[in-house]
Amino acid sequence: MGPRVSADRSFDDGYNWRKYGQKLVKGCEFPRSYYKCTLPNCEVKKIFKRSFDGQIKEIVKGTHYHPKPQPARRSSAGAIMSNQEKTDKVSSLTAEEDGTPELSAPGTNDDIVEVAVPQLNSTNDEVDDDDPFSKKR
DNA sequence: AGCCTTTGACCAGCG
DNA sequence: TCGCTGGTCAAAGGC
Repeated sequence: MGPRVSADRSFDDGYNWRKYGQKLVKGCEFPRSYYKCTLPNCEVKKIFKRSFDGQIKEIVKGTHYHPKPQPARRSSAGAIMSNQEKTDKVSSLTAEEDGTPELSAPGTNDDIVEVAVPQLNSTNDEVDDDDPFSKKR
């Protein structure tokens, strides 16, 4: 295992996240983790919830209005420099959000994005019907 | 030296 | 009005 990489940046989507809290909520036997974007102009918050069966749900509140930072952070000489993400991508993102709020959910506000991360559990059999929320995507 | 991680306590909102 | 839950901030320690 990595010296500093494990449950922290396991879901590193290219941005830098800083954990600012952890709380054990009722209903979940696992604690909830709160992450915040470390970018100066980004206050996007991310909440990691652990569902039953060990399914991880990533709730992202907010949107990144700038390109992803370079992986030049302290790490094992990453220097991948996969400059595939250009500012153009950002435009696309903003356009996407500005395009269609859809979601007829009355309680839906702002731009909360819920992403269910299916883990490679041993019982890799119910990756689809394993969703207790049955929310139409 | 700087940044990140972890735990506890406090505060706010809702029922 | 009180109680409970969720969420956030702060401080200390470690790498």
